[in-house]
Amino acid sequence: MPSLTRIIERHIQELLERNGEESVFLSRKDLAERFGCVPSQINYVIRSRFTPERGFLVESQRGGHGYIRIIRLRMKKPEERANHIEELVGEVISEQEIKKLLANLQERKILTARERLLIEIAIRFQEQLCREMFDLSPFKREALHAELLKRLLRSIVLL
Amino acid sequence: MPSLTRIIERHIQELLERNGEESVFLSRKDLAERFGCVPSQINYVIRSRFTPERGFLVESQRGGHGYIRIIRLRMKKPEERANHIEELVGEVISEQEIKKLLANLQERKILTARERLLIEIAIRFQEQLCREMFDLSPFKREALHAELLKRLLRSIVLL
DNA sequence: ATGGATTTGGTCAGAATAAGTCAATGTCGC
DNA sequence: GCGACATTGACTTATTCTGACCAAATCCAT
Repeated sequence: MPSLTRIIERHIQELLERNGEESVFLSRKDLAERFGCVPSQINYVIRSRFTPERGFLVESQRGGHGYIRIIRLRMKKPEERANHIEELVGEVISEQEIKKLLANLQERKILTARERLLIEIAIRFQEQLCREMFDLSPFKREALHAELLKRLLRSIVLL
Repeated sequence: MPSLTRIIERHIQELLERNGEESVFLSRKDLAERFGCVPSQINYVIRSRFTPERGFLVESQRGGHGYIRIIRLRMKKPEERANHIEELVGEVISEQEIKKLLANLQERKILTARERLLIEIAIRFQEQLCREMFDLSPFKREALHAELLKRLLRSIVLL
């Protein structure tokens, strides 16, 4: 059974999907009522799902006629996507973060499942090598992962 | 008598088989209860059986409504399988040979251009690492290339 | 025009839940 | 008895959901 958060997330995504809108206006209060939850749950959904990392911007306004607006960013130029990925990966990245990042990129159709699999294997192999053969510190390993991951993603995102 | 790990592995595979599902959602807690073991046993089963090298992707989430999702990747066209990866690659392989092999696989539509690029970059990065950071002999480097290449190709080509 | 009432949304911390890690230990085939 | 594979449990980390309290925009009576 999916979590409430998941359900609300999907609902918002459907609204965005509809007509390929680039943004939606939501009422926190109404949403909370509709899904039978406390209003701050909506903030949680937004904070955890509609982040800049996932390609969204959020605006809001309080008071009468208040709203929450969710904007989906479209990165059309390959160079933009490459920079975006550069930021996402950073200088150092844990395997947990890598897995989440790859799942997310697949969700966004930036990667296919097969490409994701290849990347996971390449990273795992490097991890094994650096740990067992060269006895590198966790920090160095994570730095090398970040470097490899950036090169891999950059190359195919630019294609 | 088969080990518990095998039994649980079979169970998960059956769930995947059912209706040819591409993925299953599991509850670690429930599985452990059902098979009368400690929850971390499930992690062991997954770590040892449902690896990317065997064509599986695993996603998971902790906390409330947590889950473990196992995704099985499959080739669309079984006739396009490239067997004999072992012989093609061998124990040692030069970058020249790798390039030729990959070009050939792409020609035969077994790899996409993007997948080929990923593999080339992974190999090149490893080459650089082994040469500049660890000063490995050419022979050792070629042996590691062969190992990485086999893992990558086996997973994606033999699904 | 103004200021209090009303209407919204924001923040934060805590409880409950569930998965991950790791190292110690056990088991089985050779 | 050794080595690989399997099992266990103590400890760690992450996610969801809620509610009390805060902040801002608008409304409206004067």
